[in-house]
Amino acid sequence: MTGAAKTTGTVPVSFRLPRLAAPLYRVVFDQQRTAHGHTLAMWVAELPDSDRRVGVVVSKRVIRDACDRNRAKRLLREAFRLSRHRLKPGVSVILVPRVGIGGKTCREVMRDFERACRRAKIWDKTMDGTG
RNA sequence: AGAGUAAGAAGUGACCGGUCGCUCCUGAUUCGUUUCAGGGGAGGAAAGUCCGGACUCCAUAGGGCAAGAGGCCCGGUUGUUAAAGCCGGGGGGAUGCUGCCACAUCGGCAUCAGCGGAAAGUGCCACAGAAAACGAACCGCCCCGGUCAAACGGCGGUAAGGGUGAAAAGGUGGUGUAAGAGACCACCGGGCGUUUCGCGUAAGCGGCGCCGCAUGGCAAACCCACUCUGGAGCAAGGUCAAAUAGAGGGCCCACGACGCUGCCCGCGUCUUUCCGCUCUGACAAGGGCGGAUUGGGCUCCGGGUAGAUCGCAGAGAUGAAUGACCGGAGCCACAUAUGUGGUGAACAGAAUCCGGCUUACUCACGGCUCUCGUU
RNA sequence: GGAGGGGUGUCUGAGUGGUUUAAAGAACCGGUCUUGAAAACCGGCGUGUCUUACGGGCACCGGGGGUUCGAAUCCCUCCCCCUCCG
Repeated sequence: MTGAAKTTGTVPVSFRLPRLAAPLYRVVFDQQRTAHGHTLAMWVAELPDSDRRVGVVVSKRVIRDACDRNRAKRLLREAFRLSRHRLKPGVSVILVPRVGIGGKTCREVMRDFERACRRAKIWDKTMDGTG
């Protein structure tokens, strides 16, 4: 638990959350490399000219209320921000929340995101020892 | 201090500090969209879109019709051309309970509202009932005719009684009568008038006078009178403005003609020129029709699409910003000097802005009731 | 964000104040016909609740409230669905 807090501190101050450009969404979806957790679904692709970018898609059909949609979107962004340094360089992901994200905390979403990344084999295991 | 209730009254607020992160603004800084510093950053409902306004464009001399909306009076508030809404007070009603033996009705209490007009007109009032509205006769009662007596009959009288209905033509008592009836009388109720009767700012109430007083309900049916309203909406609208196509102006090249020359090249000028058919005509020349050539490049102008930007804000985007973690107040539960655990909220997330209404809903303060203690 | 239209049995759907018998069709069930089926014809057929049952009563037209003697219908409010506007 405290270890997670330390690794958070190692994120560079200049870190910024980049976003995927519009045509890249279709490129990533067409590759069909997916990984599912209880709270999210993830599309993975390795794109040139971009390093570890994220896109978040929240459908009104999955989450009805606008407030819960905002909550889910922010949780996925935060989970990605705090875990970005553990991803393999060069990959980009699109995150889509699932119904199970309702009522979950940030830690639970982060753990679920990590499991999905390991399954997609984009998790950098060389830093496991620090956790 | 404790407990509880209720209107889900009206009202106020949505805790503080630190670290990381996001968005916008300002000022420095940087090759830069980088970096640094400072500052702003969801709600009471942001919702539903039920009303109104600001604002924008369109329309518009003036007036009327149509259509839509509103509803007692006074004051205040937000807002305003004016209304609506909300708050307080008042008036007159409706419904329920209750009191008077009962009825019309009246008194008391509680609740409610969307409170102009039903003799301006039209329409409707199913079923039942004789009758549901330019004042009604089914039964009954009375009278007359008829008969021994009945039955029966009357373009007869009668609204007291029965019966129907949501609603039946003022109520009670008496006089009166063939029987009855506001036909007449007393009381109650009602209608009309009261510009100069009194009280009240007013709605209205009381008094007085007149009327025996037939003329029901529905206007959230059409409607009448009064008051108000032009239409559409930020996806309104303004500005800038690719590419493609088209239109126009200018320039250059090519083509053609003419000239500088006898020819070519070159230069200059003009721009439609050339061919076929046909008409006028001796020819030249001119007119008409058809076809070919009017190819390429550059540039300008107009309109305006994609797009951008403004509109747009002391939050503010257009692939759409408010999050995470730690700690402390606060709250809850358990044992209880204190500690542990949980929670740190419910409803819910701005998209031009503001006000009202409606709906969803948590906690604290405030408000009400009860109990205990102290002064 | 703004503008407009709609909601009636299982389905499609009429009904614009009056026991509306909540029409009609489809679907479903039963019967006639057929060796059997289809088609045709005849009859039945919404849900909930009360009632021992048969028979029947009451309520329900998206939810709630109001106007009226009486509401699917008129009025207010909420919920849901659909269409259009760059």
